[in-house]
Amino acid sequence: MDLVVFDLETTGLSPTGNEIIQIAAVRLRLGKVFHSESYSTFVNPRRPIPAFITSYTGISDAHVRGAPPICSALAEFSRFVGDCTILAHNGHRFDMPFIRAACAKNCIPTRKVQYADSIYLSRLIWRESRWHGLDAVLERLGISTVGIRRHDARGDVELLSEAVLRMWRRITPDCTALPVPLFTGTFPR
DNA sequence: GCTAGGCAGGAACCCCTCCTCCCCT
Repeated sequence: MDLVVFDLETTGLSPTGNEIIQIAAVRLRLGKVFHSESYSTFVNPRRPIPAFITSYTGISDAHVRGAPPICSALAEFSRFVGDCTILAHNGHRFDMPFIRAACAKNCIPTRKVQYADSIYLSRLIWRESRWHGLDAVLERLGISTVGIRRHDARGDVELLSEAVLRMWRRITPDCTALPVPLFTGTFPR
């Protein structure tokens, strides 16, 4: 099955009060990461990026100054996704609510997509653990972050796609159906 | 190491509500 793994960087944690500033995604097919089929963009939030977010993500006002606004960024992201199932880490509680709120705030026409959350893969494999954040998952899988910029969506999506494949193979080695719940979410048309 | 919001899951309890923790930036 085709799966688009994605990650967002934002100006904070609140979908209603904060803005998306970066989107990155990569396609997974037949148990492989297709690095040639990737997508990333900065997004102009039309407001200054808080200093804490710049120090956390490395994304500054200069990075987003010439970037597309959220409407065109989401439209392009939607074309990249097509009718694939999408997946993000903690996407059920963070990324998908952010996309839904961005569509609502900007009157962007929407459609429904199927999405999964890799946190459920981690919970399935390490049932006894309380820790299922991306750092904990990467550490348990022995995936090195050396040379990869954490908290930049392009770096995080690269790490996450590798982590998803490894977890998926542990449960269903042929990577056919995803062994975690599929949700239906609001997505730009 | 601090901040923000909202959801999920567990506890206590009998059906919801409350509470706490994790997780994302």
